[in-house]
Amino acid sequence: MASPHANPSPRASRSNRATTVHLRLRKEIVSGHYPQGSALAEPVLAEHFHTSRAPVREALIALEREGLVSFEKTGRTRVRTIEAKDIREIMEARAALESMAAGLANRNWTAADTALIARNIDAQANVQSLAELSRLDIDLHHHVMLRSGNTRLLQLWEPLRWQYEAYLVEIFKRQAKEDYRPETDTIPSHRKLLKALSSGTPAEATQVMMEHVLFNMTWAN
Amino acid sequence: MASPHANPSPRASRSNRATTVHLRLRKEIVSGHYPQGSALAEPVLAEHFHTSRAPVREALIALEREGLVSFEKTGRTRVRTIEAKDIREIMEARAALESMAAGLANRNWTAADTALIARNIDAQANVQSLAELSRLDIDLHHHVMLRSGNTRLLQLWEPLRWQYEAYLVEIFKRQAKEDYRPETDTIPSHRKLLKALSSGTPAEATQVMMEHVLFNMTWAN
DNA sequence: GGCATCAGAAGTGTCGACACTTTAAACCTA
DNA sequence: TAGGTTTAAAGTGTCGACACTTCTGATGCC
Repeated sequence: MASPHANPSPRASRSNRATTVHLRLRKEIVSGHYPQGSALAEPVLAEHFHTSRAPVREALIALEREGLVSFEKTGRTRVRTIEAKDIREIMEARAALESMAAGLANRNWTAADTALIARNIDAQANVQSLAELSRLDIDLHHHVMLRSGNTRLLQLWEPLRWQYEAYLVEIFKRQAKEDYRPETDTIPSHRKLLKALSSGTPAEATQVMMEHVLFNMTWAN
Repeated sequence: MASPHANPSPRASRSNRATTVHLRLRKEIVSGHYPQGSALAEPVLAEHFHTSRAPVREALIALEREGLVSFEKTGRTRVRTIEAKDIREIMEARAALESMAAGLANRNWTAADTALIARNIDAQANVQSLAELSRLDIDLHHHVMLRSGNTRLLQLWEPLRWQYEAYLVEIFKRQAKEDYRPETDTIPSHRKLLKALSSGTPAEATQVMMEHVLFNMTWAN
């Protein structure tokens, strides 16, 4: 920490420390480290991350736009609470973006993609917890967004992903319902999706993804 | 300007000056005041807005997330260039969000909405320029996003709106093609959309909106 | 003239400081 | 003891400063 104004050296696209704080704080929030609605004070976070308030402020702005944190009229920052009614919004928005992405990904789909997703679905059968299952699920959906080839779809989708993850962690904490049955529903649904992506028409992929996400909404709720 | 650290007084949700700079700078960028790709230096902007660099920095972060500005590896900020290939992405994302929103708005639709949009379409017939026509067009689509009742759809849509507007202003500047024929295409298409929103099924509204936006993509391109 | 070199100007990343606001706690007072 | 009031602590918004990096254009060399 040498001199007070030391070491801005390795210049990465817009602020090193702010990005670090952003990613680390996001991980902490999504993983449920801070209870929903708890206050996030800049000086406290600054000390926690061994930095000054400036990078913390930048990180908070980014997190606010990701929907993980909200600013009050007084300027205070709190971890955003995500309730059942928010999940409806999130899943509708996911359905919109992901169904479009599925149609686009269908055109770019290769055998390598099929193999990757097939492995993912196989892993879902051997899963030990709901948390592990949802991680695989999100990975799968993330891959479809990537393969759509539309960077804006992916960018818009990302905040929804974090909000969804934060919500899942929350309900897993509240009700440790480990009565998961991946084989009864999730896995067949994903197999159907993979088939539409790999060997269906774009319109079919779109349709299957739309139904898949909207069905998950009723489940998550 | 009294003392150096004066007047943070009327506290609005997270920084007054930063919000002001954000909105004003966005307007300037969207209206084509800064050429695409031109550099935005924090000290220069700070002087322009009679403030220090801190609020300017916050505004730039927000604009980056809106896709109007981009940060280089060196930390420099430039007005983002939006080319034809970006428009494909933007319109696909718009189609995804707006078609979903149309289906939802259909359920909430009232006679007041119909009257408002009908007036908008009538105004399109008496328009004097392409710029005026696109303003009405964006207003119309914005209203559908609002009436979807899904705040996240609206939030995700907003950046696309600004990017689209910036693109339109740019091509209007390049080619002053005032050979617009609203009656031949835009207006009938909007009337069909209104009918689906007001008296069709949600699925129909979704479908009509999807086709409407994707058709506009080929036109804008 | 064309091209490398190298000062100086301009710009970014981060820090600590301070005015003012909001929150929390201590302290009365009935 | 409950409720209001005052006071201290904590927090936010903004500023200017400074180390370091990147850009720019003037200079010198071939």
